[in-house]
Amino acid sequence: MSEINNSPPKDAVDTNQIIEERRAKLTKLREAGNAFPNDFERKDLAQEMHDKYGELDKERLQEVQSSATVAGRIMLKRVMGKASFATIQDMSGQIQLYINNEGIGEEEHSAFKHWDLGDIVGATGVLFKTKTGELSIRVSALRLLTKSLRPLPEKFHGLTDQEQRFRQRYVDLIVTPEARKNFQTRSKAIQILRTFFTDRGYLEVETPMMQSIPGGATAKPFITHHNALDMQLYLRVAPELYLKRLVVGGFEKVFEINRNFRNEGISTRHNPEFTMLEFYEAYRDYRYLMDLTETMIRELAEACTGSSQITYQGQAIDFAKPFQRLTMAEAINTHNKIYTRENLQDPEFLRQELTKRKVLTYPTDGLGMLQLKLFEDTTEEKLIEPTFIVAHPTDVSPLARSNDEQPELTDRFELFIAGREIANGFSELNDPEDQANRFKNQAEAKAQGDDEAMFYDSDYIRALEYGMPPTAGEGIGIDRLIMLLTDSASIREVILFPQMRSE
RNA sequence: GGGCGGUUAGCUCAGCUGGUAGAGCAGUGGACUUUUAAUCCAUUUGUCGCGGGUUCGACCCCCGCACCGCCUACCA
Repeated sequence: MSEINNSPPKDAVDTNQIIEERRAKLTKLREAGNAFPNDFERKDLAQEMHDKYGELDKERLQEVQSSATVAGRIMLKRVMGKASFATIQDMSGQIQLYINNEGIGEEEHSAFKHWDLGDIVGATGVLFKTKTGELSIRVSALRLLTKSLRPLPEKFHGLTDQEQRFRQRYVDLIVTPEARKNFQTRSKAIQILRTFFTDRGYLEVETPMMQSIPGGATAKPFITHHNALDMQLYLRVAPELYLKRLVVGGFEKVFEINRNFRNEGISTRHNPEFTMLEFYEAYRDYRYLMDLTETMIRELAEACTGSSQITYQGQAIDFAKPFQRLTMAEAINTHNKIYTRENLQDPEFLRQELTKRKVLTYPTDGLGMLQLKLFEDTTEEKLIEPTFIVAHPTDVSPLARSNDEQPELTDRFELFIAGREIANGFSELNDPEDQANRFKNQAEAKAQGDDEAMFYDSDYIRALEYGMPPTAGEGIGIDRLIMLLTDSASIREVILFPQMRSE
């Protein structure tokens, strides 16, 4: 199981007639000279040509005689005797080449006719418009830059096999425009978030991914081993405790966008490694974070989709209007009228309801915990429009500050959009003695078999003992946010190389 | 982890209560000097996911396994 197959594949295992034929063509190219030239200088991008010349009419284009030097992969090819068309694709888009004997000579044109879809070419020529008005390049020089040995997926249907799309993302990116677009949106979104924080005076930092004590979230970690130190290490489940150490150190506004690793299930919403944004700001509280989060998500949606109203899987979501803020009891009541203000405050009633709904409860569960369980079972998935849920039980929030009036609750919120948790933030617990007790409770739970419970982190306590200013902190699951912005049903649509079983 | 579905040519897909496979695209040859998934003529390609079983005979029925997808559980 754990053995890595490091031997090269056996010959002729993965080949077919098409590949054989292309190999033969490559062999001829090698014989004729350098089959993999490196001296072609691309000067223009397809999209830039459309932007610059797409609006000009045929006659105007004829007058200006603008030339272009482009390169890209042949996606479509239409050969008609003495003239041919090819559609090539580069990082910006596609443009059509018009190739004929007058432009490059009969010999070169004949050679082109044997090139294949997927081959990478470079071309120079003059821009013109065809009789149907498509901007094209009348090619005067054409070179084959890289021979492609494997046939591309069918030109019209593309790649529909999900497995292959994810395993061979490089092919998916060649033939699936939506896939390219999703990852371009992802890149843009992360760039915007980065600017959002740096513009506000936050310092971007990187904290350990390999930790001797994994902390900051209740989750099962991956375990690894460092040979030279002969030491067990965990891949981090969250950066939280390190970021707060930095707040202790005087970096009063910090953020990190990086990977977390959780050794749990894989699904359309879970990948073992996922990207998390966490940010901390001293002298703020959780209410401030809610305001900040609203602004952030609103701006992000506008910048990425052009509108603060989006559609996710057929559901309309409006980021323009103020996000709702509800306690769990209020949210349950709003979406389930059988639960009232009165009976939601009755632990015995809640216990009975949960038993009826086949949700496991423990005798130690207090009112807050019972409300949380009922909330998760009845209400979470109904929170389509952005909704902040506030005041989580202290039991399930070991790093959050207790509420001054109701110490069994915390100054915490979770943001739900489209029925999913998108953000989690709170006023940080900066009382070292309270935190030490919370860790003790977690460690006891772990000893009793809860493998998601936290470890006791005595260095973190030591840091708090130096004094951490009152601070608010938040984490946002970036992949899920990108799913919303790209209307993706699966997290695999927004992670370039999602985790798969080995082939 | 549990349930359901899928796996047939490089790709997209057909395949009849069981008689060992087809189409389109791609490829190859030919026609065609403004095509748009170009078109027209001809033509090649398969461990039918893997391993067992039933049967005279299995892509098809049965059992097991692998991988994928969807739902579900844990979670972000």
